[in-house]
Amino acid sequence: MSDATETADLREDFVREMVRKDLRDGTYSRVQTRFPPEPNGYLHIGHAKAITLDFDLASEFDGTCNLRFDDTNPDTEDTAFVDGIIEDLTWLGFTPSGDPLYASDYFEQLYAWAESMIERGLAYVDDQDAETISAQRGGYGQPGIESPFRTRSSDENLDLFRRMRAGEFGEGTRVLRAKIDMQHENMQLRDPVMYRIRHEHHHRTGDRWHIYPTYDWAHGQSDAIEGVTHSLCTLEFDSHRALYDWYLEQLPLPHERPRQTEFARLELTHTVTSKRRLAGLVADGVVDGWDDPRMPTLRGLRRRGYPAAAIREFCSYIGVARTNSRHQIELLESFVRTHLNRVAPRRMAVLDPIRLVITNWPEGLVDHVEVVNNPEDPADGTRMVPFSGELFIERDDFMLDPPPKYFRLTPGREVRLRAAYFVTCTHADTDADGQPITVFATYDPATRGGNAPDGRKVKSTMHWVSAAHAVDGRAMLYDRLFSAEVPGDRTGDPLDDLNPRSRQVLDNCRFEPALADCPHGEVVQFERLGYFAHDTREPQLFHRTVGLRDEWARIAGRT
RNA sequence: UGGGGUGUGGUGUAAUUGGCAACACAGCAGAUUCUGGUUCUGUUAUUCAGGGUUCAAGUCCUUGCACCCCAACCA
Repeated sequence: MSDATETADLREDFVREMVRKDLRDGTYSRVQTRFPPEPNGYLHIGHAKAITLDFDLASEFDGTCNLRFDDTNPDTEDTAFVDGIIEDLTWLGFTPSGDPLYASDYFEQLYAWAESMIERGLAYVDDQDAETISAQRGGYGQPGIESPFRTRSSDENLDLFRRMRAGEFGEGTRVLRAKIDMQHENMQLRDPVMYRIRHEHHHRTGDRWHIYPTYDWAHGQSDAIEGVTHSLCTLEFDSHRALYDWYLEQLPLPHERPRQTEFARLELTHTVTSKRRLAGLVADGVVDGWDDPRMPTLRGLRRRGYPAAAIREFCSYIGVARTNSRHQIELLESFVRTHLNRVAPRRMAVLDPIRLVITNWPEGLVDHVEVVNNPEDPADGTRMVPFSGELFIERDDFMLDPPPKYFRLTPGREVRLRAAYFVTCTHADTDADGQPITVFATYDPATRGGNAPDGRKVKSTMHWVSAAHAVDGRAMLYDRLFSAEVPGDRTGDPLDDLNPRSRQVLDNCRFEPALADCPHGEVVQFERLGYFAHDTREPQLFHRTVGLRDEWARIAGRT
C-alpha cells in the first residue's frame, strides 16, 4: 500500500537474513516457528512482539507457526490461562497452524529419552537437596564440585528414576541430572537438572506424574518433536543455547535439528512487562484485574481501546535486534492515534460540564444540526444533533480572566459551537469563590451550520451538548501506571514509582444522544478530547484510550 | 570474579555489507483547518573512547570503557 509498508517489507533484520541464508544453503528446506507461552498468566505487549515475529516470519517464508503451551511446571499453571491466551492471540489477529499443542503431551516421550540417557551414562539421580547442588555448582570463575552420586551405576539410576516417577519419594529429595561437565565455563552445562519431583496436580495430566521435566530438558525436544526449524526466544536464553544443542545431539530426532536464535525482548517506558510483576499488581489490588485498562496486557489494552492492528503495526515497525532497549510508550501511542484517526467516529462529549445559556434563543426551540461523523472518512456520513438554548460546554473552555493565547470562550469573545452557531459570551454567574457556575451568551442566527455569511472568523471551535437531550455517563481518564520512565530504576522496586493519579474518574459527564447507541467495546473520538472506548459491560462508561495531541496544553504548561 | 551478548541524534530502528549516516517518534518554527486534532512545509540533533589499516571506516584490526544476561529442582 504505502511506501512505508514497502520499505518495511524490504527491511532485513538479522533473523530474516539468517532464515534466507538457511534456505539458500540448504540448512533447512522449510520454515517452522512456534509461540511457546507458559500458561501461568495472560499475554502482554511484550508477547505481542514475539508473536508478531514468530507468525510473520512463518508466513513470509510460506512456513507454519504453531502454538505450544510450555506447561512443564504444575505449580502455577491453569487452564484459565490456556483459554485466555488463545483468546488474546485470536484477538491480536493470528491463527496458529493446527490445534494448540502442549509440552505435557510429550511427557512420555521425554521420559523415555531420559531413561535412554541414563542407560548411556549421560544422566544420574542426585539425592542432594537444592542448596547443596547449587553450592556445588561453583561460581563465575570458580570450579564446580562433582556430586558424590554422580558415579552411580546405570541400573541403580534407572531403578531410582522409575521410583521417582512412581511417586515413592518426597518433593525435593532427588532430581535427575545430566552428566556433562562440572567445570564447564557455562554454568548451564554444570550437570543441569532434568527432572524434579512434584506431587502437584497438573492442569492437563492430572495426578499421573510425580516428576516434571525442566524447561531445558523439555523445550528443545518439544521443538524437535513438532518439527520446528527456527526456535526464537529472548536474549536471556542465550546461555541456554549450548544446553539446548547438547540435549538434541544426544537424541534420535524425528526431524532436522531445530536451532535456537535469541532476540531482545520488548521493553516500554513507564511500563513493566514481567508476568511476575503484573501478577503482583493484580494480587495486591493496585489494578482491578488483568484486564484493567492501565495494564500492558493484551486484554488490558483491548479494554482500553487499543486496536489490534495498531499493536501489530507497532511490533513489526520496531523490528527485531539483539540490542537491549526500551521503546518510548509514545511511539506505541502514535500508532494507536494514527490508526484511530482513520477509523474512529467523532462524537461530542462534555466530561466536566458547565452550563451555557443562550439568552436570545427562542423559548422552547430545539434545532437539529448536521455534524460530520469523520472528516477523515467522508463515507462515514453525517448525523443530526439536537441544539437548544441550554447547553453544556467543557469547564476549561471558559475563563473569566484568560491568559495570553487562550482562544476559547471569555466575556466579549465570539466562538463557534461546532456545526451549530457562533456565540458571543456576555457574562457569567459565579459562586462565593468567584468560580463560574453558569455562562451566558448570545447567538447569531445567521451563522447556522457554523459559518458567518459575512465571512468573519473565530479563533476557536468548541464542542457542546444540549442540556435537555444529553445522556449522563462516566469517563475514566488514564495516565501512566508508573511515573518513572524505568519503573524501579531508583529503588529496585517498581511499586515505588507507582503513579497515584493513574486513573481519574469523572462521574458527571454529558454525552450527545448518539452515544446512547454506541456498541460496547467500540472506540470513538470525543472531539477535542481524545479517543474513548465504550466499556465492555457498563453502559455509558468510557475509557480514554489515548488523548489527542494537545498544543494548548503545551502552551499552557510552559507558563 | 569466568563465560556470553550489546554499544549509531532525546528515544528506537536502518545504512546497498568498506563508498554522501537515513526513517519514525519526540522537540522547535510556519502554513492549512468548523477538532489548539488531521494534513503539509521547514528545522534542531547521531556513529562509546583512544590508536591503527585504507583514497575512503558506523562497518575491518587493536586497546580500553559502559551496559545487559548466566551460579532456580521457574520459564
